[in-house]
Amino acid sequence: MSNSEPITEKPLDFIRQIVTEDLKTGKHPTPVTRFPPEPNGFLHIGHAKSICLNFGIASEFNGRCYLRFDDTNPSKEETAYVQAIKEDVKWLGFDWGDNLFYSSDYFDQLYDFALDLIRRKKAFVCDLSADEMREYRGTLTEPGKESPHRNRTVEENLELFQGMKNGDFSEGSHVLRAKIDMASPNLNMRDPIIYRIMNLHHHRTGDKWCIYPMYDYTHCLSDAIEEITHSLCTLEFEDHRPLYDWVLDTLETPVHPQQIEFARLNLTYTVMSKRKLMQLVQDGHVSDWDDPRMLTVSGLRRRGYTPASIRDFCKEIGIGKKESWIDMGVLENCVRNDLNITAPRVMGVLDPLKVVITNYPEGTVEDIEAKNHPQNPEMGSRTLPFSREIYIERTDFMENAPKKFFRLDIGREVRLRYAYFITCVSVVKDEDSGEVIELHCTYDPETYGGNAPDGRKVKGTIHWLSAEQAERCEIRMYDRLFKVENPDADKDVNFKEHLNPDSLTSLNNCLVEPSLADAKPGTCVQFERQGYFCIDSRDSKPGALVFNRTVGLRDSWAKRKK
RNA sequence: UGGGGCGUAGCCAAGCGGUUAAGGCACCGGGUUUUGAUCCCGGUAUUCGGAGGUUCGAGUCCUCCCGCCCCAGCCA
Repeated sequence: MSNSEPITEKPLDFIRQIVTEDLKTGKHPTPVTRFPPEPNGFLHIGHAKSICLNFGIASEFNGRCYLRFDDTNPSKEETAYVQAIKEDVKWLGFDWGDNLFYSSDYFDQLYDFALDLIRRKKAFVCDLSADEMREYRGTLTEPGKESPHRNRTVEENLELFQGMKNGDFSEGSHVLRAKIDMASPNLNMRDPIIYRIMNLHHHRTGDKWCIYPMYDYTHCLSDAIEEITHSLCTLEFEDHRPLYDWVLDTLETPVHPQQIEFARLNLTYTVMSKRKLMQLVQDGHVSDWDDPRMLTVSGLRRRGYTPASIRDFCKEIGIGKKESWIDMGVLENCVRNDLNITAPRVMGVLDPLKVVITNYPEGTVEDIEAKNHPQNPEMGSRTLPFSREIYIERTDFMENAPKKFFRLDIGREVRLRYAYFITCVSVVKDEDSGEVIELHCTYDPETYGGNAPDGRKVKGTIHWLSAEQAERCEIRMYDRLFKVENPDADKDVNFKEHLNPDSLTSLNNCLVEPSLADAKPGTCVQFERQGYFCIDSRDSKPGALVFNRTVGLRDSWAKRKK
């Protein structure tokens, strides 16, 4: 096959194009990237996009990707978050090897660089208050004014900065500022603050410091110290790039990494910012950061999403500079695709309706063989008990059903998956409410295994569970957290006004097959004809199983009914 | 009214001056099916925010216009 077309691969995004070019021209022998979260909260699906990008590039181009905690603000950071973030990155399938770093690792070097900046007359200690600073900064359209302290001598600055470091001054009384240009149209260049006084305990450096460097100053230097080649961040940092470059151009550093910005992820029917996710937790709208409705990595994990499905999603949505809104359906599609291949099939009844098979012998239990995955024989089979009394899904019966309803009605015949054909003969109703409480059916013994020797066909195949042996359980059904695509769209309406009151429905009378009784938390299965479910890792216990519905199967019947 | 970005289908997204504008999701048909699932086949932009211009040739280059996003933390 000499003329065969190459297999079409996903085209390279603009960042990978830059990396490819830099490797080709020999600018770098190999790429070095980093994922730099601040340990002040849990990772969400937006972080996953960045993780897949940074670690993805490293592995695709034979480079390295470091995990760096950007911990320059002790007021918000905690060790617990560090641990959770490490777990999440690992769970997503990425490995930083020995390359675990903290911005706080560089506090000494950063301080020395600051001294250097002062000596080069490129930084000064400023005594302006926060309010004064704001006034002096100017506005978007008007230039700022220079600080009265801008022209202090090197010696004076050195002395004051050391005083800041030594704890001689109170919080807010002094800051160290870069001396750039108060008239710059880019506000970030108007003598930005690079060190502030904070009398706070740091989760790693303890009480060693009472001054802490700001992001803009720290990030570029950390990148340079680690000899990062491509420093990838989100679009809102575009305006910070001139400052990033200014610091590295002004100081002598081993390398000058290239900052490249890409669009952050927006998903419909959810919110993404840590601040808002935090509010949902604090106000009790969700149980915790790992509530299965949360788009946090831990929430997705608990919900039953697989690492592969999240990686696939990140690959699918691509990397660009356009602010985009990805439909939730794309994420859901990615789990379905993965779970369709990997999840064993089992029977689960969400809303049980009893069926008595009147011509089936009492006291008999027979074994029915069921495939664990019809498309993959290697996954083997299991045995299901079958008996006179079974449960089926309530929605699989309808009185006076329309012709297109392929399930049960009086006089209609369906197949019980892997078992027998049954025909509904009569209905038992509650005398007061009129509610259907039981079905009486007959079965055809000739149809064992699900085929009729006479060749007759049935339109519908339904799932079922033997009444005696079925395992009772709780199933939690989830819907999108918000009722509208973009809960943040309207500035006058708080996003919480758009919460979906029905985002969680707990079903307490569900049944699953006995084979699941000993399954481990986190186990993902497909309940045939229903969807994908996983055993909850927090609340499920032997004898009191709790399942989370990860996502439903596509349902063209439900769609038709609308 | 300053600066920095971005506009290709309902949602993403390829396209890098030269055949009929990739692909995915969604949607609509049809086939297979012991899951109304999966799978398979087919359909869906005479047109790239708009208007001019350059060119034999423009989604790609130029000009102007329009729309959207980000920036005035001692947060990251």
